[in-house]
Formats: sequence, C-alpha cells, structure tokens
Amino acid sequence: MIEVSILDSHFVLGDEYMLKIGIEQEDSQYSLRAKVFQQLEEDILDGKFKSGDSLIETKLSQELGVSRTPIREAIRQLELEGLVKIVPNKGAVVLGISTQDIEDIYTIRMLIEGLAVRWATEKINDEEIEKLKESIELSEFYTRKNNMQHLQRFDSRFHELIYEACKSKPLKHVLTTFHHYIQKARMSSFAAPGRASDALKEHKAILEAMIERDCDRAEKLMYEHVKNASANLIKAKKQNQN
Amino acid sequence: MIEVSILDSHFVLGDEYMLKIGIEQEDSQYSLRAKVFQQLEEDILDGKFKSGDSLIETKLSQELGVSRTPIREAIRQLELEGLVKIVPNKGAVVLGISTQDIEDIYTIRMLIEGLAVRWATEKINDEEIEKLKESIELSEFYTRKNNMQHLQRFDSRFHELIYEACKSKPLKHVLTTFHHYIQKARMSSFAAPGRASDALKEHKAILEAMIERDCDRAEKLMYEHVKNASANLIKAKKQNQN
DNA sequence: GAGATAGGATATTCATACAATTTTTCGATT
DNA sequence: AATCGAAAAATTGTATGAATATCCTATCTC
Repeated sequence: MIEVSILDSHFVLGDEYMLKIGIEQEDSQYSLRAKVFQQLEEDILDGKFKSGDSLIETKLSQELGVSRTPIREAIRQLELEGLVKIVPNKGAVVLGISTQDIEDIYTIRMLIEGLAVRWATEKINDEEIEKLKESIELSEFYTRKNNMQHLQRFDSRFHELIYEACKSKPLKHVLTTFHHYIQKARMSSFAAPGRASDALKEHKAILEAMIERDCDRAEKLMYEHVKNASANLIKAKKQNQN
Repeated sequence: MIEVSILDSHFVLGDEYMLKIGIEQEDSQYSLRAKVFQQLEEDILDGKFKSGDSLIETKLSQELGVSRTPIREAIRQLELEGLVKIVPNKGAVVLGISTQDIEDIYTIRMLIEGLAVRWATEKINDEEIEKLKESIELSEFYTRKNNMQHLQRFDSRFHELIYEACKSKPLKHVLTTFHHYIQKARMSSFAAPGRASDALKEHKAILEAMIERDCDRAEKLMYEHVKNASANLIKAKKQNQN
C-alpha cells in the first residue's frame, strides 16, 4: 500500500530512481542500464571508486556480466550527474564527491529547502499531508526500534515528499539530486546520539506548521532543521578527525 | 586566446557543454552523441519538441542520419537533465521547460547566486578577475554595437566565470544547469529597452565589489541583479500577453 | 644515451544485428 | 455491433562487430 504510493509520487523520475530509494521489486523489472547506473553510482558515492579512477567499459562489462551498451549508457548519465568526467575518445574518470562538496550542499540546502517547504505549504493537498504523516509515523516506529536503515529511508521520504509537494520541477530536481548525494553522510549523521530523535521532532514541527498553513514558520523551521543537520555533520567530522 | 580560456575554465564538463556555450570548432571535433544531445536539447528548449511528444529512436536516427546508439545515449542524458522522462520498454517523452519553471529558476537563483558570488569573492584569483574584466569589456563593446547574440554570449560568460570562481562543484553544477535552461528567456529579456545596459552596469558594480573583496556588497548586488532580471522577465511576459 | 618514430595494443565510438516487449491491427466470436 | 484475442508491426533493450583514436613501447637514428 505504502509501496505503491511511493511509486506514484515519483513517477516522473526514471527507473534508476525507484531502485535508489529502495523500492524492492523483481530485479528483472529494471533495465540493465538502470541497474548498472545504480551500481556504479553507489560505488562512487561509497568510495569504492576513488577520484581519478578510470571506468573501463570492457572491464566493467565483464565484472557486471552485461554487454558494453548498458555500461556506456550508465556512464553517460553519471557524466551529467557530475560524478564522472568523460574525455572524448579516451574514457571516463571518476570525480566523486568530497566532504567539501557535502558541506557546500548543506549550505545550499539551507537557502533553498526553506523555499521548498514554503511552496509546499502553499500548495499541498490532503493526500500529500497524509503521506507526510505516514512517513513520520514510520520514522517514529523505527526510531524506537533503533533500526537506522529503515529510519533513514522514511526520514528521506519526508524530505522527498516535500520536494514533490512544492510542485516546482526545477526545485524538486536540484534538491532530489543533492539529497541523494548526501545519503551516505546522512546515514552516518544518524549515528550521533540523540540526532535521530531530534530530527524526528523537527520533522514533526515542520509538518505541524504546514498543516496550519503557516508558511513563514514552516520555512524557518526547515532552515533550522537543515542547519542543525549540517552542524551535526560537521561536529561528527571533527570527532572523526581526532 | 579568449576561446582557449573559455575552454580551460570549463574543463570538467563534457564536450556537449563546449558546444553549448558556442565555442566554434570543427564539427568533427565532437562526438555524435554530443551533437545529438546538443540538437535535441536545443529543440526541446526552443519548443520544437513540445511537452508530451515522444522521442522515437528510429525516427530520430533517420532524421539526424546517425545510428540509434548515439541517439539513445543522448536521450539518457536528457533524462538526467529532467528534460525527458523515460518509461522502461516504452520510450522517452518530452517534459520541456514551462514559463513557470523559468520563474522558479529565477527565484532559486535569487537565493543562491548571491552565495556563489560571495564564495567567488573570497576565493577568486587575479587571472579570474582578468577574465571577468574581459567579459565585461566585450559585453560593453557588443552593447554599443547592439549585437544581441554576442552580447548575450559574454553576459552569460560573466555569470559562468563566477560559477567557476566560487570553487564549489555542487553550486557550479546547479547554477550552470539552470543558467542554461533559461538561455532562451534571457535572450528575449535583452530585447527590453535599456535592460541590456542596465545589466551591464550591474555586472560592473558586482565586479567592483569583488575586486574590493567586499563579500557582503557583492552578494547583495548579485541578489539585486537577479531580482531585476526576474522582474524584467515577468514584465515582458505580461506585455506579451496583452 | 636521448629523442623521435613506427607499430602494436587497448579502449572508445558508432553501426548493426538480434531479442524482448509493447502497441496496433484485424478477424473471429458472442 | 462490440469485445476479445492472436498475429503482425513497431519500438525499445542488449549484444557484438567494425572502425577510429589514443597510448605505450620497442626500435632506429643521431
């Protein structure tokens, strides 16, 4: 039931996206290209491929057990995402995402995620509010169960639902891409004691403001939420350095 | 000389990008995929392909005189740019960019283009400042000559140079993509009497603030600049409706 | 011995062939 | 006349082959 609504709400994105947010379905459902794209992207974001590594079609083709065609198409997509750089007639090298990139993304999100929630508050309908409630309830459930993986999934879903509800294709597009880049960072950020439940509280407050159609408050709360997340991330980074 | 520096400053993007900002070179320099991508993108942004149109590989392949392979790769890239939606086993339909999308982009730019110029002001080096001066001088030249096409090129270059100078991959990426989406709107916006020279003055003021390393002023001026451009665009739109 | 050059190896690029899936057409049946 | 269904056509998805560009290395020249 919920699975279906997740699918619905993201219908404008390609099937690699479905894979991304973790909708489980038959593998055969997806094109090889989508799977290869997913795999390569994950490997780059997880650091298995490091900056400067070159992606060789034939090698990947053997490793993944598919022909070169889907590999090529996936690499071309990674180029547009900015994760690899393609030099004509020479090949693709990994660019990856640095910690500086992630910090920058949080800074940018501070500025525009508030806009997204403002527009969403203006335009949201009852069905979308229900979905937001649902995502929060599930987050609550998994927070209690201390299941970080599922928690992150529905925490993510809260944001994605807002991107959808703001009804702006460009804003949704950029935030979705960013959100996706920082998945790994978010995951580790939940490890900080208390951050998960704080984030949940913040989500609740944001939804409350949205339901009351209080754009200003919703915007401000979201700004604070992203700011807190960013601060938490930077704190965690410093601790790791010690 | 200038051509080379333009190339240098954008080396991390693929060759379709080179085509985009109008660097003339031998056609054979670029891959077929890049040319097809460029062509399709232009056709979508110019409205030759309308929202809802479906892109049929074999048809395009005949029209453009190339095989399906580069067509497919280009379409996969357009998907990631959000210009088309690909439904597995069914094909690609055009999404295009609406006037609402363009307005949204201006609103988002108001929020983050100031950040770009702030970071650029903090990190810019002499060489980059020289390039900015050059672009302004050339804009001035073409404003006097009333050559809108070349004017827009160097007006664009001013912004792109700032995106480069801000030294942030994510910020550059999003602003470059947006900037590119609104090219057509910008073109028509220059048609408004006085807007071209106003924009030039604003650029000069921004560069001045940057040279004096006055982040706050540069940020504020850029915010005003985008705001003015947006207002001008909306005004022009209303006039067209009458 | 250093540098230039030719040739082979490697990888990409584009085209084409084949397979799988979807859509359309058209006829049979109710 | 409408509907269902199967065959055919169209379209996408995947694999592979052929051509081209690049890189590396061995050899030759000075």
